[in-house]
Amino acid sequence: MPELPEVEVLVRHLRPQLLGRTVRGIRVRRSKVLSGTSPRELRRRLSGATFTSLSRRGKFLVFQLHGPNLDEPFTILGHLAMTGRMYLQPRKVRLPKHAAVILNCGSENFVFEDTRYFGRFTMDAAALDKLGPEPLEGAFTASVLASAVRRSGQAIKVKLLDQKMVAGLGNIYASEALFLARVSPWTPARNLSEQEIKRLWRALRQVLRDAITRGSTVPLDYAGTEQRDGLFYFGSSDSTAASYVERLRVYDREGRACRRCGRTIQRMVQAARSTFFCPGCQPCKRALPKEHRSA
DNA sequence: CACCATGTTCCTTG
DNA sequence: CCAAGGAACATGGT
Repeated sequence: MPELPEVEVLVRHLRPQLLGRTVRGIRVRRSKVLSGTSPRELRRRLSGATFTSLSRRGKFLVFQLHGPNLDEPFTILGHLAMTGRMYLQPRKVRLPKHAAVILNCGSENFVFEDTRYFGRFTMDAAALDKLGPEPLEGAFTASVLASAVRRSGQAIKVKLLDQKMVAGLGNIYASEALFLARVSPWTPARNLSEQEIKRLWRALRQVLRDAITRGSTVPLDYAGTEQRDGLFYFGSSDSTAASYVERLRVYDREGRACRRCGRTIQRMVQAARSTFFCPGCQPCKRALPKEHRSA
């Protein structure tokens, strides 16, 4: 489910429910989702601890807590990877099949479930130091993007997935942003013109902001395991999800007509990941004017 | 059975 | 050290 916008929407949704709550018990059903910590350490730190803040950095959820005596504040990071979800549900509601970690928060359980178990809970806050700038913050200017881009010959699509370059983009919004910016996914990063960098900078921010706005208008209902929130399932069949899909301009639209120019959207593979693009709107500007030989 | 999947990390090869 | 490509992780959908 998660790229930056989805994590942002989730954080805003969870924050008021979680702050001030105290953890009364913890169950780790799949210790593989813990990294840099053990079930025992997690239990020791979390038992009796209270949530004091929740924020987002890149695709990480940043939970701050403090122990029972207002002492030793500490941080836990959550990452949802491909299929992770986090929500509160009444304790009497049955836990989902792939619940990985459950925090007893009194009348409710805070559930971290992940069908593929690629997601993580970690106590190693240093993971955040490896991230590049937050694309929606003021410090991320077009010239910051320009200098990041100049140092690489990698295809720009691949570079956008590099969390050290900009934090929070994933496979969907990387394709979407390049389409909006009318930049070919194959352009070597350092070959982007000033204009293209500027367009890409604006497109990145627009695409992410848009998705957050749209996401936050969708009612989230995590109350029961059988109920879906309808927000992050662009491939599913319910109408909420369908309307979400329609917002995507190129992602998962192979073979369909470009909404802008009518050409057929293409899918190709870069770095073992699908890239979607419109050959009309994002032409590959390869060779500069080849000299014509007069012979 | 085949292939695909919103992410990250590790490994090899050059 | 960097870049590129691939596999791995584990499960489910089509």
